[in-house]
Amino acid sequence: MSKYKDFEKESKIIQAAVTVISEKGYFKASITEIAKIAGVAEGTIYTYFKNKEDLLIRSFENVLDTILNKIRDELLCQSDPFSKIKIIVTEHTLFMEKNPQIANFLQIQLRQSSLSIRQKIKDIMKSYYKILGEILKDGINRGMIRSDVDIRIIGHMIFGTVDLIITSWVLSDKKDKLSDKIDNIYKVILSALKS
Amino acid sequence: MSKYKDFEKESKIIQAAVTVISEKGYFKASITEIAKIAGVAEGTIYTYFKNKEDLLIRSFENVLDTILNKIRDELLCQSDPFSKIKIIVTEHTLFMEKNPQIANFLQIQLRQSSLSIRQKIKDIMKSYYKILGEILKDGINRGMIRSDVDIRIIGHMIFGTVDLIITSWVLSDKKDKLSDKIDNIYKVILSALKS
Amino acid sequence: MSKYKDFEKESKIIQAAVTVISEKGYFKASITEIAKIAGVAEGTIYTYFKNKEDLLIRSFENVLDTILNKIRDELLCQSDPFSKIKIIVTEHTLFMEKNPQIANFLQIQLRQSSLSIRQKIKDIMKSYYKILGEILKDGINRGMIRSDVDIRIIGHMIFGTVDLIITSWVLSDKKDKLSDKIDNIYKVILSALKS
Amino acid sequence: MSKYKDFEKESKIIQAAVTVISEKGYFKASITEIAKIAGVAEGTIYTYFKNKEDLLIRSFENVLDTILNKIRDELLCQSDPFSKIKIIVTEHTLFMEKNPQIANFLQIQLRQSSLSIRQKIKDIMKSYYKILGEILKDGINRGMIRSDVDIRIIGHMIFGTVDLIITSWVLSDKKDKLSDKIDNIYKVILSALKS
DNA sequence: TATGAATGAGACTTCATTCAT
DNA sequence: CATGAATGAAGTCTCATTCAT
Repeated sequence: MSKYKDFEKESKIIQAAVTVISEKGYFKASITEIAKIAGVAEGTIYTYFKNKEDLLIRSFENVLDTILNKIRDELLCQSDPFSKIKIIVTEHTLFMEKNPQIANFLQIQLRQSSLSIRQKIKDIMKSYYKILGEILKDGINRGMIRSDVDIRIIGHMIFGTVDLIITSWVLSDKKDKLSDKIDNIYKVILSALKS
Repeated sequence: MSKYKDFEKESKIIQAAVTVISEKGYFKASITEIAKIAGVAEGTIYTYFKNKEDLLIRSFENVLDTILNKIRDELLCQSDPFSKIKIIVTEHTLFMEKNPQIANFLQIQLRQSSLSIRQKIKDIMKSYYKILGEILKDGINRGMIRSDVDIRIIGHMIFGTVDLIITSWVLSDKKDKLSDKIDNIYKVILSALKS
Repeated sequence: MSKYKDFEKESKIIQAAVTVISEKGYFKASITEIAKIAGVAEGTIYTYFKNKEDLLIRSFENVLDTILNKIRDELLCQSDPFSKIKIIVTEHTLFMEKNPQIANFLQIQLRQSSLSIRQKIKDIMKSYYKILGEILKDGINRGMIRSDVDIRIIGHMIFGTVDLIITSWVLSDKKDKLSDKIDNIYKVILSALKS
Repeated sequence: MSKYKDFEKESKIIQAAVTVISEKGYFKASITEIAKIAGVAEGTIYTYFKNKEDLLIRSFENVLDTILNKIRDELLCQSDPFSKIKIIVTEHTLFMEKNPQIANFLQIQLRQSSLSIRQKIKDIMKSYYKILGEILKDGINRGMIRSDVDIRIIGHMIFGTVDLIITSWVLSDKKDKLSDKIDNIYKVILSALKS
């Protein structure tokens, strides 16, 4: 093993954290179990992360980055604001369907943390809202999206609808196919923001 | 002791639970502190509630009942589906603005519980969706609300939008006036469900 | 067992703490072992003491009180300042000889604590210096004790000499009889403070 | 690497140990921090020292050597026992005043170690008592120092008085000038040992 | 029914020491 | 010799729950 910090090991720990937290919830997920799943000693976790809170935050950053990078890639091929929003809704939803464990982590468990963590998560979420905001601004400038309502409320509406449907799907044991709902979600959102 | 007194004590405990959980979060709210605030001994809590989880569930039922009763009262004076939805949005939002502590409990702390608790919460939430569902069904029958989209998705959209805006308000330290946003929220929702 | 805090149990814990700390030293004395010796559960210690530091402080107060009460009792029968100082030297030394475990606790282990604890110990020690100071002041007023040197330096000299000889005795495995040295100690001290 | 460089590294580690232990205390001083301050890797410390305890002992030896060498140098110019004792009191006190960090190390932190360490410290301290003992013996032979009291008790009295006053000064945040007290200390000691 | 002292499992975290590089 | 990532035992402390009174 190299004597320099091993990014593969860090990644293993994050994966284990996402797995265990998804199953047990943040407060019930123990460092002991995360270490066992990651295949490292308990102490090793503290070589890579300051404490349990830091592990949670960095796990979240890691997961969100994965989603956003995928979305950004797909957006490059689109220029129409409505198409771009459809991409976001579609990719966001498909990602969750393909990664139900991460969906549980993001939709349920992450919200089981302390206020200080939630605030940090809110900061990290700004990347998401930034992408959305730019698309909406462009749509308003091009006269395609209504300008009579605060852009942030529209952003919240889009994210809130998608988020709640995913949460609901996670809580319902993922019985339905989530991807089947994409068209409906998009249709509703579209009606709400057209000018 | 009389049965009357028992209910009063139970109620005191629930109020204390809501208060403490709002401030500290579910996992950090200790039975010891809830007992102290309620003015009873720790052991007494276990006379009225099976365990900490049971106390949380019954506290949530209690709070949701209060909100729904208020909404039901107001709905009696309305017959138009759109007006009814406006009542729901308005009352829901106003209640949170008037009771920021309970808002914190519902929007943030309640979500810091275990999966089993969240499932139970979902069950209790059905009362809310039932009210919403009946209004929507009536609207569809009267040709006022679009019928091309699953009624549950519309329900989620309405609740999701309101819920997210309240959550966002709670997390932002309640700086803005929440009630100022009601008209905008209603406007967006209306566009989305009109036929 | 009574449902009110049990002072016998508190006393048992203090005794166990003195025993274990004497043997292992403050930092190596574990709460687990103290609890085992005291015959209580680990958690019980935290019913009576805020934390490990608090347990140490209150153990020290307890031991010092025992010594000072004994000294105060004996002092009542004396009026001459020199006789009083002899009483202090004698009782202090005899107590340590009779309680070698406590001697070790006071002379060695107590000093293995954090700066904050040492500061608190210094405060508690003021009771000791107060008794000494009053005797010296009286002796100066009566012209029996030299007035050309700061009274606190004389106090330190008396306590320092006694203290160091006891410490030395503790560290030397208590081979000599400590009480045999009392006369010599007193003689030296007397020469130093006579006017 | 040359042997010269080894001694420099060993010296750096000892200096770092004294610094860190002075600030944090023995049990709270971590090998990690000592290594960082010394500018070496943690593992390197174990090339030069058997373990943490060994590092402490050898740091103490090092510091005491520095003091004693200084005292021995100054003693060469004196032949009178009283003058020699004055030199010891003066140099000991001045050294501490000039090196408050080392004073803290010797007076406070060193005493926060285990019994086994304290025993070794006692052995090393014999060098100090040896110097003192020879002066006192000479004084007794020349009829200048009282012969009715055990020489070791006088030695303890001298060291104990100086030691306690320094400890007291260290604990009082070094507000007063320590050197101002030298004359008083010497005066008290002298009265006690004159024949 | 009400009490609250007692419990003890289990949580997070630290850190001296090792050993492969 | 030097390195520093990895280890894992051990530590302190919390807290939901129980049960004798």
